[in-house]
Amino acid sequence: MLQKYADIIIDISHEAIDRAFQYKIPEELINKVETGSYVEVPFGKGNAIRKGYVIGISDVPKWDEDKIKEIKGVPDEGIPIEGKLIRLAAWLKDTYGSTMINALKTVMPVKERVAKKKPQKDLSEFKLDIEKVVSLNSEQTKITDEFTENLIHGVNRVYLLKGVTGSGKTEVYIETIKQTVKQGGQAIMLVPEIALTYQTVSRFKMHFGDRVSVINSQMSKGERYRELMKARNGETDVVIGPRSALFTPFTRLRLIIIDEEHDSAYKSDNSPKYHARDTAIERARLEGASVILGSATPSIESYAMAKLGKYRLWELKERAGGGQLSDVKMIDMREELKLGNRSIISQELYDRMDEAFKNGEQVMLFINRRGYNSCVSCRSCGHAVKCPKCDVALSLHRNGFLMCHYCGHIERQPKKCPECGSNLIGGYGTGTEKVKEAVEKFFPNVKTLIMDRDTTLKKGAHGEIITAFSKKEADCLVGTQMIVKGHDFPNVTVVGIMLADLTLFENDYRAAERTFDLITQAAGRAGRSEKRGCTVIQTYQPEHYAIAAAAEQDYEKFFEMEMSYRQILKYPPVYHMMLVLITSKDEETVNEAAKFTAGLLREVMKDSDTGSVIGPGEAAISKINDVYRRVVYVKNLKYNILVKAKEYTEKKVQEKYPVGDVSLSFDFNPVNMY
DNA sequence: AGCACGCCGACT
DNA sequence: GTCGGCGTGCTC
Repeated sequence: MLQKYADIIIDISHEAIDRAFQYKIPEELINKVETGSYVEVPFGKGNAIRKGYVIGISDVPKWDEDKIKEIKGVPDEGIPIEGKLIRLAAWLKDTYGSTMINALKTVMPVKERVAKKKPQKDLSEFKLDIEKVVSLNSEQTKITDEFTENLIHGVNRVYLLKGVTGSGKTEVYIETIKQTVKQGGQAIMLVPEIALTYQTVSRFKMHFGDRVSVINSQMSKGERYRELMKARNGETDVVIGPRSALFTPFTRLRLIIIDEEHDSAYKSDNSPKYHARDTAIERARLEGASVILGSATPSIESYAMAKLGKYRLWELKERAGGGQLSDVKMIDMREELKLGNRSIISQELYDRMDEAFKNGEQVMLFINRRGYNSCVSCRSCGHAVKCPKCDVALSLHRNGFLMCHYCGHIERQPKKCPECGSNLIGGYGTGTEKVKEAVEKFFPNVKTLIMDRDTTLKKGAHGEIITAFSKKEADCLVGTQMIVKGHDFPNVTVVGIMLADLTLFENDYRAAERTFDLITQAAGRAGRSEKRGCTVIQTYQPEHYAIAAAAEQDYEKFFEMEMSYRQILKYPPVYHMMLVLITSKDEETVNEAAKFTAGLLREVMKDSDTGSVIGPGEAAISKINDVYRRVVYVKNLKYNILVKAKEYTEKKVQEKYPVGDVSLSFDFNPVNMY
């Protein structure tokens, strides 16, 4: 019988011990020890018996044979939760091609020095709305009844809850969680960080009291660990938090909710580059739990799964509070120009705003500034001031300095164009500020607030702006993406989308989807109470299917168009896609390595006639901090073919290029192009 | 983290 | 002479 060895992570949460130790598996335990097993091993000088988790099994001793100790036993306490999380880590490693240690680090709660107790933020200082007596309407009741029925019978499913803004998804979340808790289960609810507002938190606190814990990214590791231990010890039933809260070590997990499931924040940007949606489904499978994905504009991926019958589709078509969907007007800005209106506010939008202000109502103006950052350029020769180390334009900051967002390079704003010497050089002006100026010009008595990356840099600024606007300290709120997410302002009756097509210019196959989502979400901000709202969409491309469908508030139509486009161009979810990023400090090396990588990939993929290899090409930002970046895209119908291609390519490239010279990184079904 | 080893001062 | 202080370093 061949001697087997197990790689074991000892159950001591300390950096220095956070690595695998190899132990012999005695013959009598060979059937009981597997990846994820919880085992007892002698550890350290005194051979004290400690518990640990098996993370892998091999035939090869990595150490002096007789220095390897034996596993002492497998306690039959069953696999504790951490064992399941290790399996989830193993799945992360296999699915996203990361190292095991990185996968484990994302999954396992890491204990750090116990944090000094920070005074808990007191929720009572925020006025809690007296919750309307929770009574579900018939649509909501049908859904929650079906959930409860399945829950009681142990039927676990993935549900896609599609409901327009204001249709009462939150009530469904609360009710399904209540039922889950009633059955002795526990629930995790993921929200995009930005949507973790006091409004949401206070509603959950009201229903679940101190049995709910909230995790956010501003918490210290110690605070987070304490919350996670409370969850493991059964002191809480519900955890609300961002992506990472998915790994809360509940032992009776029965439900995972992902709110705003289409949000790209659910994709991790460091290794393992996992998607919380797919990872939640895998965790639910391991634990015997259900998943509810909620959105007004489901991701193309999820809706396609629902259409295939793999996810159960639930729809909420009515607005729960009785409010109506806003009246949507689309304005062709080319026509405005022909009519002699050169301002960024169309006649229609002006009229609507004027009426709203006269009635004492509020207005939200949304400008999508992505890719349009406040750069400095020369109006004479067109030269834009770039970072000397990165291939990006420098951003203008308020203090008059130019800064690079990728490497932190700072320089003074030039008085003259470094190319042509012209003094007609200056900031493009940020989108939001231009809009504010225009509003103030037309409506001198109106108070306007700006909410964008610049005005929310300071901690807490985000909440302050929201609070000020909801207290009607301002009449008009101008902002970027962040204003469209989840805030409920009942007095807003007019929403203007200043330049709906800006997101379409992104070099990304998801550009149309993102545009549709943003317009739909922005439109959902108007008229959330009894007053009927109005949304004005200003665009230069009214005929584009994403904009046209959004104006008609027709998700189905958009989905059909988008799916056929993804089919033709072999994009997800029809095909799977793997992105390979090749980086090096030397431009020649990076080009050569990228060519070599693409060659390897073409070679592995040649037997598979269902996909394609694209590249190599320059990354959208071809240099960051003096490191050159090249990309190769690989598409295939089968996900695991891509994973195999990754393993092969990685190995071959590592053999050819010494570590440090060239580095490769892989991203499966990326949400952002590189 | 936790345990042993180790090289110093106070004690039976 | 030796008991024990905790400083240092390692753990398959």
